[in-house]
Amino acid sequence: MTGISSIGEIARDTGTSVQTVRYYEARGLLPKPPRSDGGQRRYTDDHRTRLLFIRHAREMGFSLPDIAEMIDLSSVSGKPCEPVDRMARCQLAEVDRKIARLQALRSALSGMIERCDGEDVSSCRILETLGASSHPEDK
Amino acid sequence: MTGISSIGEIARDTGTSVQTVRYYEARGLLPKPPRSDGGQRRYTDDHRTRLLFIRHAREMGFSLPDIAEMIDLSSVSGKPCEPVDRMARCQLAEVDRKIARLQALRSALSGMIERCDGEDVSSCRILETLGASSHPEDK
DNA sequence: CTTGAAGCTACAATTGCTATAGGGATTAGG
DNA sequence: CCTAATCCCTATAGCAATTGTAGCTTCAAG
Repeated sequence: MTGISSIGEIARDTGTSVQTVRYYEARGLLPKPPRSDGGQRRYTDDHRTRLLFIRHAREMGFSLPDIAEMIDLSSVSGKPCEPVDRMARCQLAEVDRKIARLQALRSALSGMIERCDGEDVSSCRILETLGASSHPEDK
Repeated sequence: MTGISSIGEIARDTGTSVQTVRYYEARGLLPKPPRSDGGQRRYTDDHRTRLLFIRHAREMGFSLPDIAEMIDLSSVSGKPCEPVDRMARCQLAEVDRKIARLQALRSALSGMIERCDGEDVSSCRILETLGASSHPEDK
């Protein structure tokens, strides 16, 4: 198994779309693979490994520039992984901020919904809350 | 206070950028305001009210098309607010999904970080985790 | 009347893809 | 060997919701 594969195969194997694989190549995240006589991309296991790395990092929410930097850092061994650690912590902090914002949002939303009595729009608490400090009734 | 204001003024008042105000107008969310002799936009309190509504709804995470629909629904009174309620519940469910995804992400990230000993990249647990099922040491 | 801030339009860039058009390559079957 | 189905190719445009740019005009204060 594995070995040489077409773009459709590594895409399927890694849960990526074909266009996205080409997009990563264009962005310089995935090295340009050799081509068949007819000009089609032929991928090796190294490419698959790299692509999996990218996908996992994307699932962790890292941006493509961050991923590029991690790949770059990891390519020369012997360097300290402190920059990688810093990026991961930064990402964690970002995730924490997003969670906090969403939780505040969630409670505001559910409060709004609870107060809505389902009558008509002129008395809708949701619309009223969104309008805040102003009266929706004047046009 | 309030009354007639320039685009910069309502932008400042509502925590919006000037470009964004013009963008909402182009998208049809904000009605076209009258212009000064020189062609500059002159806003009334009605515009401010509308713009605040849009900003609050955006803070709640509603999309611009959703907001357009809510404005549309609320403009004719006497209609039931059930569609608004449905949109809000849908948005709440979406927020819940996002929170769940971010919490899973958070624990994966912090697990990764905890295992990292800060040595060099060749032994970095973060890079290893992202690479998963493959060995980063071969180039 | 001059100056500097603010406004105008139109268009490009952002992020990470996805979709489309208009072709060529590959492969399995007959 | 021929054909049909499926894949692949490049190039380009689109998405959401802004933000940024360039080059010009208008406004308000002194």
